[in-house]
Parts: sequence; C-alpha cells; structure tokens
Amino acid sequence: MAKLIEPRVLKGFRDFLPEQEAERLRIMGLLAETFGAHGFVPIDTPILEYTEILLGKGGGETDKQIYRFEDQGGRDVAMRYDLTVPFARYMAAHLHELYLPFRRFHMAKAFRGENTQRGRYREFVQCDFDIVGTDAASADFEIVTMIDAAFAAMGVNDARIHFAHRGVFNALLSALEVDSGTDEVLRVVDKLRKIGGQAVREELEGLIGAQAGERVIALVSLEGTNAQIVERMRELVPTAGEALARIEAVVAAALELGLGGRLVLDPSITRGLDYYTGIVFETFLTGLPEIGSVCSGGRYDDLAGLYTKERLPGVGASIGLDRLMAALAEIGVPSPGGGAADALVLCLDESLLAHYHLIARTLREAGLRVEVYPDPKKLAAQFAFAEKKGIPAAVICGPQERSAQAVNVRDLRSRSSTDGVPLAGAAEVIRDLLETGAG
RNA sequence: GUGGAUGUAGUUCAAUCGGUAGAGCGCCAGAUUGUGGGUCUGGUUGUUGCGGGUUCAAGUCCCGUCAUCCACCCCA
Repeated sequence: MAKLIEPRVLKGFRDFLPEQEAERLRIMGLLAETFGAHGFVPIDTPILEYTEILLGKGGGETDKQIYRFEDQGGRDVAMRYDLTVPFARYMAAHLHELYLPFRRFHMAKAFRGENTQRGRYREFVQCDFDIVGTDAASADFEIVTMIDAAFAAMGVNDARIHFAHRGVFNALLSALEVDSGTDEVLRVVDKLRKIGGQAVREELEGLIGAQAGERVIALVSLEGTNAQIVERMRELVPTAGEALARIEAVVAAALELGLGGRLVLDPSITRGLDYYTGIVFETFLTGLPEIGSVCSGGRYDDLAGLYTKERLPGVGASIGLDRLMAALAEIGVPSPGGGAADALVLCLDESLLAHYHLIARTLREAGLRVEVYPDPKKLAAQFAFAEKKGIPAAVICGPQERSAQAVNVRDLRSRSSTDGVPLAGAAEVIRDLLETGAG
C-alpha cells in the first residue's frame, strides 16, 4: 500500500468545520446587508497580482511578509496582503467606468507570511469598506456610523471606536520642528496603551529630545470627554485648526445621532501606516482589548497615486473578521447558531425512497429546509445524526403512515411525537415546533 | 524573522528517579429489530506531534523539525 500523505495544513492557515464556516458566512451576510443599506456596492479583485503592484506602497515590513513567487509564465507575482492596495489599482484601472464618490465593500482573504498568534493568521479575511472621491467630513462620519452599524448588526455591543486625526499630530511635530523620523514617533506613540507613559517618554527622548517629547506626551495622554479633549488639543496645538474643525464636526454628528458614548476621541491612536493623512480609527472590544483592534482605518488624501495621476482622496476601514471571531468566541458572545436544516425525513424502509423525497419536497414548498436520511438505520442512530447536526425535527413515515397519507412528527429536543399528521398539515406542525423551541 | 512556553486516546487530563502508557467524559455492542437523554453488562480508544540520538530500557534526557500559544516587531 502506498504511504499515506499526512493531511496537514500550513502554519497560520486553517480548515473550517461546517459550524464555523456557517457562522462566518452568517456574519459576512450581516455585514453585506449593513454595507448595502448604506449604498456600498460589492467588488472583488484577484488574489494574485504582479509583484510591482503590491510593493512600493506598503513599506519595508509588509514587503518582507509578502508571499511572492514566479508563475508558470515567468512572471513575478505576489499574493495580496491586504485589500486596500489592490483596490487602489482597481480604481486606477476602472475610474472611467465608475462614478464618484465611489462606495465599495470587499470581503475577501488576504495573506501575510508573518508569525502567528491568537487571532493572527497568515490567511485571514478582511472586510473593507471605503468612500473614494470626496474629502468631506460627511464621509469621515459615515465610516464611523458604518463601523457602529456593522458591530450592532453582529450583536456586538461591546465595541468602542477610538479615533484621532493625523493633522493634529503633524501640526504639533512641525511646530516642534521635528521633520525627520516622524514615522518612528508615530509608532512609539501608538504603543502608549501597551507599554505605558514612562516607556514612551524614554523612547521619545531618544528620538526628538526631552522637551519635544514632553509636548508629544501631553497631547497623546489627554483624557476626558470628547469635547474636553478637543479644547485641550486646541491649547496644545493652536496651529491644527483645520484638523480640529474636522474632529469637532465628527464629534458633533456622533452626539446628534446618539453614538457619542461609543466614539472615543483618543489622541494616542496614530496608526503606523504612513499613507493615512486625516482621521484614523481603531476599534476595540472592551471585553478583550489585548487582542488588538478589530476594525481599523482612516483617511488618505491620495489612494491611487502610484497608478494614476488622478487624485483620489478617500476614507475607509477594515474589519478583521478572523480576529473578531476569535475574540467573540473567547468573550462568549452567543451566535444564534441554528441547525443545518429544519427537519430530517427519516428512512424506515428503503423501498419508500421516492415517498421520502416527495415528503421533503412538500415541506420545502412550504418554506422549510429539509434533509432526507438515505440509509434505513436504527431510528436511534438517525435521531443521533439529527441531533449532532442540530436538526430539531424528525419526520417519520413507514408503510402504515404511507397508506394513511400521514407522517409522525417528532420534536428531537423535547423527544415528543405527534403521530398521524396528514402530510398537507405537517409543515405547520413543524413550524409550530420550531417556534416553541426558539422561545 | 528573534526570544520563551507547550505538544500524551475523539476530548479534558494523569504517569514518581528513565523501568509494561492510565482515568473521567465520549464512543461501540447487547438488555430494547418503529421512537435515542436513565440503568445495567461487556467492549473500544494511542506511530506519546514527526524524525534522529544517548541508554539494557525514553512520554520522561539530548539534537533537529512541524504546529499552537506568549512577548518583540508589525498589524486585521
């Protein structure tokens, strides 16, 4: 016998069992609905791109993590490591077939060859949504409401959207006459919550000197209500008028729409990525902050500058679906679950197979999801199968019921049967059964 | 990529100084061939992640490797 190949999967890549995959599809469905309700349209792009398309924008670290190889035609190709860069190429390629402002969403897998950790995989699903072609505060705020609506749709009431504005930070740095190593400064500040104020102070001192470091710390440590923080920012960085006006507009809109409590102005949010130029977001679950941001994004003033001379400003964010689901599983946010089907037609006698499929079709026509068991196994085994698969009802029909044009309906949760139900009335009996169980 | 921890039955976990790998739960069969959650009886479960090495003898010690988790880095 040939030696068996071990059925293993690569580090950071995963198989999904039906229950997990169903849950993922369910959440993606909820997100698609939410996005659609805001006028966002779906797109897709290839997983594989010419390497030159993907490099260049990301910067050194992402370049190292990229999956790259030569294809069968000798082309230098790479797998997308996020959805934003391919989207930039997409906009440059199709600008003339589209319209502005363009709102799109894109839920798909991305790949990074970095080290794994809980909620961090090498193959992961991102759910991106962006509004391209406008600088308006309305678009910034719309992304906030979208994040809020998306988490609400998923049944997560635990999410806090932290946001800040790059402009405030840049204004402070230029007032301090820091013009080199600003990326470094951003990265250090980004770690504030993680490593603490003292560690950040020390690192900043080495980068830009003690005095400038103190001013930066003063800005990023601000706490209080959103309005209070804006006031203090105005005092600390008087030259950041435009950015502050944008922040105020978003804060005011959030207050008016009643999501003030879930939107937190947090000057320590900077985002390491250097293409952000305006507002930036990170979303945390209050029950599990250590898993990191489950939805991040921000405003960029030129999305596709590498591929077209058209200037395309935009704002968007991305939900890390795998990380989010890992977090929800850990916190224990219940998912409605729901069985694979509503009812299972049992098999008592192989010669009745056509009748079993007729019963199934009748029930399906009444709107139920029905599965037919193929083998005439012991009833106990068929019940156990249904239970394992999460099917709540069984339809039992032997020769006697068949001649009476009836079936027996069994509630697999209460283990009680309703015998002699006319076939025409079976759907209703099952529907009642489903409702009592749900309540 | 760097540093650290972990890896034993389907699952949760045990195994002393290196000395025949065990238990609960689950699973299978029967009491009960058309109605399974109870009880009883019997039974099953292992390349100890994988590959080498040391040893009379390795789950245990050593080296390598794969995977998971933690930190750094980066990020969703």
